Amino acid sequence: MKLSTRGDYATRALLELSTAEGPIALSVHQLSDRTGIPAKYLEQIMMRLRSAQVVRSRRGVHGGYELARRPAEISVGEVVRLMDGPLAPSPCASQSAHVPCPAYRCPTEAGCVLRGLWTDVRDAIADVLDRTTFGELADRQREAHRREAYSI
Amino acid sequence: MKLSTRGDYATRALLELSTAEGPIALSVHQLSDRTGIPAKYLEQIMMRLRSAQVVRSRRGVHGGYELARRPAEISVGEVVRLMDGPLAPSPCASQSAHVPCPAYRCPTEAGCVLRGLWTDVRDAIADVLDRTTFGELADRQREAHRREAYSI
DNA sequence: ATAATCCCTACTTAATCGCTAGGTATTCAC
DNA sequence: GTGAATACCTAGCGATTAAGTAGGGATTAT
Repeated sequence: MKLSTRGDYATRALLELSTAEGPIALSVHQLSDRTGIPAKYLEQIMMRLRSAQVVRSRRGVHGGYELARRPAEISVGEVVRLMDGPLAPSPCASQSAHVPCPAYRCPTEAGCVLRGLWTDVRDAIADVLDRTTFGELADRQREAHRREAYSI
Repeated sequence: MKLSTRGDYATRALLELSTAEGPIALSVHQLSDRTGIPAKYLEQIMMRLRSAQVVRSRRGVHGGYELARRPAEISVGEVVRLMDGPLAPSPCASQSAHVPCPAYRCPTEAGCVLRGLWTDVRDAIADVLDRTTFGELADRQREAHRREAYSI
């Protein structure tokens, strides 16, 4: 049930954008420096996020990427699905890309107990990821930094 | 967050064994016929399940595989981990195979908000899969068949 | 002896992952 | 208007993994 590095990197980069100050866009170079993600690879990831309208870009000398919406309006689930495809362990349990089981695998689609199980797993994952936004994560991170600063 | 076909096949085969009648072992050939799983591939999967002591085997003419424990004592989580590795999306969130994040990815291991999130996901998945046993699945399947028979 | 079975290892083919390379187009500063 | 910094785009590449296939050896009931 692994997350790819693409999914991992995308969430890291977006969290970075979510905690960045001011309206200035961050370049791939800057994002790469701050996160340690290989720049050219990150570039491709950012392009994908852009075509999904999660971020928007500005070209040229002071160009870069910024969030296309407020952090609270971008869920982790959306991003993970963009990078890694459906959350469900099996296509037959996917909401976003449902594929009915071939007959021999799931004799009765409705009564297939495995499908029911994978659906439960999908729902459990979606419950966490769709309800967590980058606004929430940014808040948690700021909170963690504050605690660290005061060394509580 | 896909399950491999190995994981899928293993659960199907074990469910078949869990609902099988009597103390007779089922051969790979029979299991393959009933589930549609390629026989030689299934053979390898059964060998893995055997070395993990989930099933046990008998060789020779009336040989085959049977569960090594009662269905209620085999959880889906155990089987999925055997076939697909840890349930956690990220190694840093795994219980069974924890790997600390390299410094640049998770500056403060404890306060890394992404690690916290992946841990929540892992827990959600484990909650479903570790609490569901093949005994439970077998019951659900019998129930479904019963309903079908009486066409409710 | 024979046939059915499990046991084991090796191979294969295709896809995917995790990048790297290298060009084009755009924008800003000077 | 030139140069540097950036985003945009496509191609390729090496390693790994997935999903099997192949084939032979060991064991057991008949």
